[in-house]
Amino acid sequence: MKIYNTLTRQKEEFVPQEEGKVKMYVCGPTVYNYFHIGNARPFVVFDTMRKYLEYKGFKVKFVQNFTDVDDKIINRAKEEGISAGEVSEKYIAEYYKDAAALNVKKATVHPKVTETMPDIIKFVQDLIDKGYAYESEGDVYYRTRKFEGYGKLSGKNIDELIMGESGRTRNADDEKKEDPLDFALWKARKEDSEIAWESPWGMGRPGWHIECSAMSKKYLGDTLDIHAGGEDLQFPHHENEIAQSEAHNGKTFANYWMHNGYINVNGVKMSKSLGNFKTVRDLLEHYDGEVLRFLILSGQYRGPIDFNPEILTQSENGLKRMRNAKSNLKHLVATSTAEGKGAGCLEMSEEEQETLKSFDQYRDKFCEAMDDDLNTADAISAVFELVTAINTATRGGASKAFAKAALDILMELCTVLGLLQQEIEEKVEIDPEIQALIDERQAARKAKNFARADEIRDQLKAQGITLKDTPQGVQVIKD
RNA sequence: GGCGACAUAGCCAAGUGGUAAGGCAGAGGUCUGCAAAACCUUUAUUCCCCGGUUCAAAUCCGGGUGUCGCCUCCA
Repeated sequence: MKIYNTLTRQKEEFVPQEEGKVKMYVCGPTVYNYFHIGNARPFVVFDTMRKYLEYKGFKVKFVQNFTDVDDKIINRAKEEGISAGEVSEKYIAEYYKDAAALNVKKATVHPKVTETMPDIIKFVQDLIDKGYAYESEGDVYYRTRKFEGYGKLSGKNIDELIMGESGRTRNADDEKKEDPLDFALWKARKEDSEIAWESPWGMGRPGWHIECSAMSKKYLGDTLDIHAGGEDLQFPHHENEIAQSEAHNGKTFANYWMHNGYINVNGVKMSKSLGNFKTVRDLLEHYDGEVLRFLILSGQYRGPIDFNPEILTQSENGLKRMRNAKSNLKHLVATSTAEGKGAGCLEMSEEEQETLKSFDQYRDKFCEAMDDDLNTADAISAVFELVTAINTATRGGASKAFAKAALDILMELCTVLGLLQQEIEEKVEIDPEIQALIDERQAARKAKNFARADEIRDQLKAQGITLKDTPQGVQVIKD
């Protein structure tokens, strides 16, 4: 598999340190609010990366942190008159809800900053001991210039960072630093009420960047196979992580760096600070989580996505095509019960066996696309081609065995993408009242009493139950 | 000011040297009591513009134009 490595700006063959195993770290959310669709992109994209690697047989240790100590959390706590811990706990719980709706699997480990404090403090102390950091008025700063190669990820020239008209702005803390480029590893507590931990430098809390270095080291060791996140984290966050971790560990921090593109609104980046965002929570009121996932995966992960209502509708309709294929196959599996081979029967005909073999080409195309830097857009097109082939093959009915096999390959690919995971065909037939109506309608149709038949269909439709008359009998779909 | 990304049909979107995938929307047709679903046909002589290299360029090179991003919290 090839991965576009931000560090080298080119696609490289992916080779993990240890054969068959992948250590992957993805920067997680700061939990002070619901996450928006832009935040969701890396969760979905790298969850898909993980699923594909697992599909290929890798054992993936996937770590995604929660930043549960931060100015924004503290501010939020003040606003709501509750503790910082209560704010972060609440939004961690909300994260899991929305992530689940997007079919994002839980990480192997979801470390929290508050639970990694001893490791963070030791990490900072080690950097001081090695001469890469210094204490100043209870803060601790990293000596940016001391780390050779600072800027190698983002392509920044260290001397240009402080120059230029709209370049870096100085801030109040610069007074305490040896150099304006230095960044905080530890921040002294400003008010007694603030959440803080005891440290060799007094009460305080960690800086943002050090957390990821400490958490990734704790769970994945000195060198990661893949480190991923949104492209806005490239600088300074990931650059600083490299500086911290490589100075500390004396080893390469991550072999492959992956960054996803933004979700824009009217061409402008969606962000919390601009206020032009849609939370996943809000979108879920009108759209299924899989629609959002489909939307995110329908383009290559490094490119931008311009978010608007039209692409939501397009995603909804595209996903529906896949779902129809799935439910049609399930219906065939359920209704092909006759002895013998071919349509309506249990076993496959010779022709069906041949057709089934031809489906391998779609799996091949799918894998080829995913192997090429996780080209989910192309992978989805392979699924659509498979869908068309399946629909064509089963137009006049199919054997149970064939329908089952076709369903298996469709689900095999869709599961990697995290799509079609929700069961939309529930066992509504079991409800005797509804079954009675369906039976009555069939009788009415037979008697050519179409008015009554349509009346029943409309009535059930209003209850969220769709009836489709197929050559294999009535297909019942629940919304 | 420095660095970087992107530009393909009405819309979304693949395609990095060999003659424009796939999806949505639209049009026509088949099937159906009607629906639904599905199938077939159809929709870019052309890939932001101008040069160049080549037998051959959306793809490579040079120069423009436009949009956006990072350099400050941000996925």
